[in-house]
Amino acid sequence: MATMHDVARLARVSVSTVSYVLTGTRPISQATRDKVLAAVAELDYQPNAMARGLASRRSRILGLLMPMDERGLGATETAFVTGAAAAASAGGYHLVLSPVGGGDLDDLRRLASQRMLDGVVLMEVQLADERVTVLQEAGTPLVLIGRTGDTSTLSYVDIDFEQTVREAVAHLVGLGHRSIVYVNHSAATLASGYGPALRTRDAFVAAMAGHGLEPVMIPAEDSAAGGRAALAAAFARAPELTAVLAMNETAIFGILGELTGRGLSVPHDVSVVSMVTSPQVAELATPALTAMTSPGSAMGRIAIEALLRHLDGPGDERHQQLLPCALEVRGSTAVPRRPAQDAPGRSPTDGG
Amino acid sequence: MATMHDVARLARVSVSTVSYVLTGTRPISQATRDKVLAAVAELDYQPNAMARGLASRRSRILGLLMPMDERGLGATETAFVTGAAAAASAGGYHLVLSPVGGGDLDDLRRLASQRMLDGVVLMEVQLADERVTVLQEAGTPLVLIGRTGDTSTLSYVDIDFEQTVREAVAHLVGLGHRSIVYVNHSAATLASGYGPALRTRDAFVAAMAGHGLEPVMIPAEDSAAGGRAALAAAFARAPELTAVLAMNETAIFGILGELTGRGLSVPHDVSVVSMVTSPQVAELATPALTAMTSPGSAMGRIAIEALLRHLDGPGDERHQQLLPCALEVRGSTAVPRRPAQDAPGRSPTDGG
DNA sequence: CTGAAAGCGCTAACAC
DNA sequence: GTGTTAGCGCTTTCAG
Repeated sequence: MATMHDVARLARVSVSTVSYVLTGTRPISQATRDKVLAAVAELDYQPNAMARGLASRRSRILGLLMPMDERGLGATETAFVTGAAAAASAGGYHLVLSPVGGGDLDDLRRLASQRMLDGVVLMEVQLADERVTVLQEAGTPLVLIGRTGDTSTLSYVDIDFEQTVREAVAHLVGLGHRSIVYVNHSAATLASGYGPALRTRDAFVAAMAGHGLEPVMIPAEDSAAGGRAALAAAFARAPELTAVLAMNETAIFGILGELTGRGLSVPHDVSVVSMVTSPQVAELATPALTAMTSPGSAMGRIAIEALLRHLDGPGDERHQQLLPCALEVRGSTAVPRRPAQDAPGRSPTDGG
Repeated sequence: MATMHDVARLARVSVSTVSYVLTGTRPISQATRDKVLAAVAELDYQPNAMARGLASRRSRILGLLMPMDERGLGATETAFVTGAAAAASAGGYHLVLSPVGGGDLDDLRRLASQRMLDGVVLMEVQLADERVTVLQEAGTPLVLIGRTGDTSTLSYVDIDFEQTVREAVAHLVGLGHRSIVYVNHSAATLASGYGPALRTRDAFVAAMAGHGLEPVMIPAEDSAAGGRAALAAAFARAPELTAVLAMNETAIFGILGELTGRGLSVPHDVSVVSMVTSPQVAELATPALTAMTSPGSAMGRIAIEALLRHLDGPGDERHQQLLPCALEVRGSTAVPRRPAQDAPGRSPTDGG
């Protein structure tokens, strides 16, 4: 394994000159630059990451802290990771994915204190997230995916849940649906302060109110069984429902299963829209799901770019940005077959 | 940020003593050890990873190279990652997940040459995998998940596809199924030399032959549509089929959808077994799928432990191990309703 | 525009 | 059982 010394000797220059050519931190004449690069190529020289990191106090490693629960990483998160990795690579950084679960806060503290990470992107941020505290104490530059309760001081990228819900509701209302049920995450998740669940809940209430409609909301466990139970609850609460808006990517399969089990057809009896969903998952269902597609890879890229700006710049500027999901209409939404139920017996389709 | 120097001064010992206490590389009296540890605690000292790495020529970082394609990480892979991370952590190593796709071989070469990784676990190994070559050239210790074509020289952990298929077939045959169709990955995937697809194919032929049955095999694209198409093809080839064994976790939802679409009930008309599947995915379907559950977290742990042994030991010993998937019976398999078709009109259930 | 040399914070001989 | 010290391979002053 060639060192910088070898390169310097071969090029007949000093080690510092080699270093300056490689890092570009000071002007070098074209002639010596060529000599050095030729030597680098000849020896197939690769700078030693540890030595570079020690001397420069920069590891050129960025951490992406993602929750690795039993559920696995959905296509949405994967797109996110891919976008982030590409952006990091473009900036000359490595991106390491750290599967730190909720429990190992000490592990995170160690990682941060060991100066192994120049900066960190935090996924699945809770409204009150201890990881943020730990990292701030360690002085690690930070960008969030999602938002904590107090959004004022930190940089973040998040989904624009308000607009996303508004669009989804508008799509359904535009098709003629009047009784729309919102299936959220579980009550426990809501109670734990999971931002997306809370924000979409509020947004749904607001969006429905904007159309003069009654918002019906049902929590669901993150499982197919949870989805089935939620749908049963939904029919109990709103027998006339013609559309389901589901925030719960896991429960959606249970919802579809239960619908089929009741002899109801999707989309003709009941339309279904899945929130914050990747095309891959949407295509898994039969029929393919109309969904609000999350801006996965864009979010990853933007988060990393913001982080890199923090590392270079003075660090006092924050980057705060919201991105909406895009409506992609597939086979699970249609004009309701049953007449609108808010005025039973008098709906237009009833008179034809 | 305290350095080892600070600790040494506070404890009134030399830096090397601090180092030896921390690394345990040479005996230290209980008294000085206590002094040192007290100082470490008081200063909240954390060794600098870069400095340690440079001096010891060991980063204490292990890489887990996983393919990040559009599909995302299934629960199976996630379990794997979790098991690996736990094992690495237990050994005092960090585990970084590197989402190097198939394309960025240069990226991989750079990673390896920069001495940032002490060793690497490779997921989703192809029968001919260039990454193996690159890493071997860089002299990076290596453990594979899966096997290359030539299994002789490398350490690997893989699923015992032969036994897994045998068990799955035995389960179905035991229930009374005689016409079983195997839905594999796509023809393109098979042609590309994807080990699991090839090995399970051969194992299926062998297992069916062992029962005196005819193996019918259908390729399927990795999508719900692919699953639907495959099922249609299966009925065209074997109209009497009563069971489907599916290797394709993505297509399985299409298979179920098409079955339902044809008015066939699972499991009474057609039984379905999903191969190498996580409980989470199996529970997503309605009914929940009888599946061969992959030994995800065990494989991750075993792979890392083998890698750690390589790092410490002389390095000439290989670890080669196969783990079978476990049959978990859920709601998608049952005794066939239709009589066995290999002897039409003369089957036992027919005569009753 | 280039070189010499002093570290970065730690490990691991080498002394005693 | 403990201390001294020479590096690990690079970056970055400080000189010129």
